[in-house]
Order: sequence, then structure tokens, then C-alpha cells
Amino acid sequence: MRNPLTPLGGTEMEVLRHVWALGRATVREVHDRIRDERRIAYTTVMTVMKNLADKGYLAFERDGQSYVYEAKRRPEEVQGSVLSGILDKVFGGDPARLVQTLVAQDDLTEADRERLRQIIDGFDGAPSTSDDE
Amino acid sequence: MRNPLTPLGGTEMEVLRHVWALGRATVREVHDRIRDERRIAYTTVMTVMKNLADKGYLAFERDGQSYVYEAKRRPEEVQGSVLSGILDKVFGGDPARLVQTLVAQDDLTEADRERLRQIIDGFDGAPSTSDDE
DNA sequence: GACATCGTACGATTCGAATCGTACGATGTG
DNA sequence: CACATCGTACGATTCGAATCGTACGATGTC
Repeated sequence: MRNPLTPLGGTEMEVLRHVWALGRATVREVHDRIRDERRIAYTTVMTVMKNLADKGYLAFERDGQSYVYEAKRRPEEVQGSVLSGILDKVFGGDPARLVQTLVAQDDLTEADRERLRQIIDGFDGAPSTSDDE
Repeated sequence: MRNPLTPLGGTEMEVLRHVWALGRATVREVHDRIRDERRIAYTTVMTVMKNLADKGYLAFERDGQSYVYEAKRRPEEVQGSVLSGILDKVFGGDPARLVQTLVAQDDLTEADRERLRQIIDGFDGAPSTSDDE
């Protein structure tokens, strides 16, 4: 796309998330994980990972015959860049509208609200550093 | 893209926002507005608007020789669908992490924080219904 | 050593978004 | 009426993401 709304596609994001979760990851490992959820060819995952490496999201090193990949950018960084693009291009740069839309979309429990309040007030309380879900 | 991160591209979103702002809009009007910001051909805008109509985002009716378009979906609805996709695919469905990332990205003023708190607590105080920015 | 398996290398294809040019009919102006 | 302008119709092209197949070397197993 000549003028994308996000710097990454859906499958690229999917792969990236698995690599974050795994720390170091082979194509096979990522493929196995994605295959738990949907049908995809091994070589497709390979291509995507290679593309992500070209773009600087992943780095790889030889390990015997095969390659091992690892993330070159932190999740917060990438998620931040995706989100800030959305903020600008979809919500005209107004964070309030974004949050407005968020709370309207999924209706949150009181606990959720309390958590969001804390985050906004700077008590991030980042729940460990579990990159997977 | 076979598996996009968002249902709309950047230019599509751009056009849509202008149509929302204008209410009823001709290709020319939208083209003029976009051209204030960047170089783009008239026919490009025409194609995008036609595509948006095909996808059900816009409707058009003949007005003499030309067409007048109008939005078929409300901004909140479209923005919501974009955001919920991002929430799932980028933030693993966790609203707290999304907000976390948002506040980390742009550093907000105290007034901004107060506003977000109100939104979260349900005092949306939707600022009129100005769809433009 | 023969054979199956594993993993990469390479390239082809598809699909949607984005971009634009040209052709042509309608309309307005002198 | 001649001419310029406006707006659409149509189609071509490009680009990036996504998808996959085949070929081939390396490795492990009997």
C-alpha cells in the first residue's frame, strides 16, 4: 500500500508478537504457534520473518544450519508507533476521542476503570514484562 | 493485503474524515481539501470514494451531472471498528496496555488527564458532534 | 552409503490500496 | 455555435503484504 494506516500488516504483527513471547525463535517455533490458530504454510512464516528482518524489526543469526531470530525492537516501541499513527490518522490526534471510543467499544468493569485511572495518573504498575498473551 | 491490520487504508481514512466534516461532499470538495495538505490527483480521490462506496462506507446520489457523496457510517462506528482491531491484534485485547502505551507516547497535561478520567468514569461530555478536526 | 527429514533459498502469484492518465459527454460563456 | 471547462467512466500501473511451491543442500538414521 502506498499510504498505509499502519506500518505493519496483520501477519507481520502476529509473527512479531510470537517472537516477543519466545525471546529467541526459529521459524519452526513461530510456525507451530501460529498453526495452533490457523492454517499457514511454513514458508509463509519464513518470508514474513525475513521481511521483518529487512525492515529492522527482527535480527537473526546463524545457528548451525538454521537461523534464530530475535526481536530488535521492544513491544512498547512498536505498539507505540502503531498507536500514534492511529491516533493521528483516525482520531485527529486527540487522545480523548481515542479513549472515548475505547470505553464505548468494550464496556469495562469497575476494576478495569480503576486500573485505567491508575495508569493515567502515572501509576503504571506494569504487570511484569510478559510480552505474550 | 490478504490479512490487514485495519479494514481501511490511510487515504481511505483521510477521505472519510473529510466527508464526515463536510456532511455532503463532492469529489471536488474532498480533492480540494486534501490538496491543501499534499499533492494528489483528482481521479485518485474519485477512485477512493468509489471504493469506499463499494465497501458501504459512503453512499452517493446523482445531482445533475455529478455525484454527491455522504457518509453511510458514523465516525464513532468506524473509528471503533478500527480501534478494536488494533486492540486485539496489537495489544492482545488488553485495554489497559493500550492506554498505557497511549499515555507513554504523548505526555499529557494535567488537563488532559482530568479529561481522560472523566471519560473513563462515564462523563463522556462528548464535545458536540464535530466530526472534523 | 541410502534414504527420509529438516531448513533454507528463490521466486511466482494474488490481492487490495493507491495512484494516475486519457477519453468523452455535459455544461457554461463569448 | 465554437471553445474551454467540468466531471465522470474506464482502465492501467505500482507497491507492499501475504501466500505458497519447488528445488536443493545439510543432517540424522538404519
